Amino acid sequence: MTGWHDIETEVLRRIRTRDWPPGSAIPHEADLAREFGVARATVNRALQALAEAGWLDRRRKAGTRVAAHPVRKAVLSIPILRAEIEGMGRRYGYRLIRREIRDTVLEVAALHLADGMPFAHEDRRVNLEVVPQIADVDLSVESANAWLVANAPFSNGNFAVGAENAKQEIARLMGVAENTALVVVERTTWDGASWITEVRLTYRAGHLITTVI
Amino acid sequence: MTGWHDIETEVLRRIRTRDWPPGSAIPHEADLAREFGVARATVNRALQALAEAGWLDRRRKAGTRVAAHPVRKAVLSIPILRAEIEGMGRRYGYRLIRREIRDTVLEVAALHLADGMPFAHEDRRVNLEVVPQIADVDLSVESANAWLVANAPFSNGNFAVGAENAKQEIARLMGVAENTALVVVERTTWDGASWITEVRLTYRAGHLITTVI
DNA sequence: GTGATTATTATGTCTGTACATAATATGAGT
DNA sequence: ACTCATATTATGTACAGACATAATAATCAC
Repeated sequence: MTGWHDIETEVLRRIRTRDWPPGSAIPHEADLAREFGVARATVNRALQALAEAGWLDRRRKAGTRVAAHPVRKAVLSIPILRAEIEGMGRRYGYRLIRREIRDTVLEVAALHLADGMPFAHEDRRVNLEVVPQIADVDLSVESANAWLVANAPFSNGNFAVGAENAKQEIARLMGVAENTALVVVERTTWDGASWITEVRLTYRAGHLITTVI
Repeated sequence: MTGWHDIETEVLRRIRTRDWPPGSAIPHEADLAREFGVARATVNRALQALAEAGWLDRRRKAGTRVAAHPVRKAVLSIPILRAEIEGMGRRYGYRLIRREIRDTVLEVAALHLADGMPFAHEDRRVNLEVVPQIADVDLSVESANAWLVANAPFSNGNFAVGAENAKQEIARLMGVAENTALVVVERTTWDGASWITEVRLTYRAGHLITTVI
């Protein structure tokens, strides 16, 4: 009846109700284990989960405290275009706008469509020194993203979210007025020391990302 | 020498190198435990972490598969204004713009400053039926956010990121041209069935949020 | 064949014990 | 007081064994 998820929930409740206010120390694992009538490992699992989510700060010997700034991390769902569009029950579409090879870089511009309407604009660069095979792929059929996901190994990446005024060309493609504020997501992917691809996704949506904390 | 973090790293490496491509099934826990020479619980801990991060999909009896869309979730650092600004080594400042009580709602507008320059604009509503005490707080000294973090219990919340063209008043306060694209973060906090506060934070920054995946 | 029942399997989780590790507290010696 | 070594403590993690649970596969009855 008492699993570690239950303990996680109960501890989170105490944090949220301010029974254990931000900055305060909470009882140590052995005490909580006694209180809940479980093994210490069970309490440990719950507290680790809360620490990873940013609710708790834990240090050996020093003990566990409620984080001073309660929500510092949240699990964010990054919209993957096709999955996001189909998840809304709409038909996904893809249109290649431009494909060009300059030096050892493949440059691609494309539109992602929802029910035939522009949903996001993609501006991508791919490093042909790392994935030369993509030069032979027909990108009007398969999106560069889909091909890379299925074929390109990578070691790490990062992303950033920002806002930008719609420039003339993008405004035309996206079907919005020039200078409209758009959400921009930039992602870069690496394999070891060399970059694989850089993407700029420009969304028409007013609200891009939501999550429950 | 072989802890669950090591196993997590190794499994992630195999996913990233496409030894285990997206959509494919990976060996079950008992096999991996044998391969790595550890107990099944250790493998389990590693795979659970990867599943929580969105790299793996796990189902009882069906087994574990590499997620088809590799990065669906990421841990996001939600910028807490004061912490973010001071973390950049800049001086944090706060200026109350407007404070008004309408019916049972406290409305607050404020500016958050970095080294004296406008950094973010805050537009907030607080439910006085839930936290009436905030009506007596001098919000020109302590920000509503700081007071609520320290004093208001809550049960859950959500947030959304979007973009918006700067309207006249905000453009003036933030020191940007009208219609400049700004990043907007909206957050709502609840305690059970009643909302506590709604915030709209408007950032001048081109890039608001970054994380490593 | 088809539908309902039963077996099997992989993950989910708990327990108790044990030891590792990091950080703090204590105390000895100067 | 100050420094350095030592003890203490809370978290981190491992292990083996056990049982729970969910989903699939196999089997049986009709």
